[in-house]
Amino acid sequence: MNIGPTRLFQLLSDETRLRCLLLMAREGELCVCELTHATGIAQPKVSRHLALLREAGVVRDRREGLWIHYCLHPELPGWVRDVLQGTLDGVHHAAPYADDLAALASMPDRPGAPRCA
Amino acid sequence: MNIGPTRLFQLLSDETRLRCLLLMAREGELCVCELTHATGIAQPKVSRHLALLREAGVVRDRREGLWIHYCLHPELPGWVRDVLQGTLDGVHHAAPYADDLAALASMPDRPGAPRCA
DNA sequence: AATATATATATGCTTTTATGAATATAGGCC
DNA sequence: GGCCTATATTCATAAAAGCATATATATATT
Repeated sequence: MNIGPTRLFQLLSDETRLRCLLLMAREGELCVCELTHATGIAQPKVSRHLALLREAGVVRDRREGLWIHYCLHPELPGWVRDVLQGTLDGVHHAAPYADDLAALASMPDRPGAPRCA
Repeated sequence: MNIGPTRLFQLLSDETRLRCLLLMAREGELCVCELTHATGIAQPKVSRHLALLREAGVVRDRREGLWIHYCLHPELPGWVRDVLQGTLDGVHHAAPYADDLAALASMPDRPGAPRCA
């Protein structure tokens, strides 16, 4: 997990990726269908951006039957978590992040409960 | 100072800009010649990147005779300062950020003392 | 048991758009 | 006039969007 700060910020500079990451920072583990539902972004687009985050070591995936659950990587450096949490604190009341959280909360038939390390 | 998170992270994703910002986060006000000396980056490049930060409202400039001093904008939202401080805490011991701080400390004939709001 | 089908997720491919480096040039202050 | 700083132009590179399609696992069918 030796991600440098500029690379991290580059990944955070895309709205699709940031929305997904802030959802994970708040909720723990989320599957692709939850992320697409919460954001309203097309599934291939979400999947592609999650792959970038996975390749950089920012998130980790776990398969469970049909679903693939993503969460912030357990070995993420502390300062990276601090940056994400600080960002969440600063923008969770603003669009589109607030709407994403609301849409996720009201999603019917969500798959298995979060249980990320 | 209504900068959005993705725009902020886009600005932080360039190493020239991040190095200058972390120096300012640590030292307060710095003029262009101090930033070029500390980083060893060509002056036109530093200047262009500072202009981007100024246009986005992330830094503020103040002219004093020959020198133009830059500092983090006084009205920057709290969470933005938190992100910068958290990043500084996380990387100030690593290259090239540690070297920038050292080079600045050992710079001879530095202009006027920092005094940013 | 083998096959078809549905659901969830990932990946190629192409076009467009954005980003950064380098260099040259212009302006402000002593 | 001479230094320090800012801006403009050009060029090369890289990243994002969108669409179609491929893979993988589970469930239903005969």
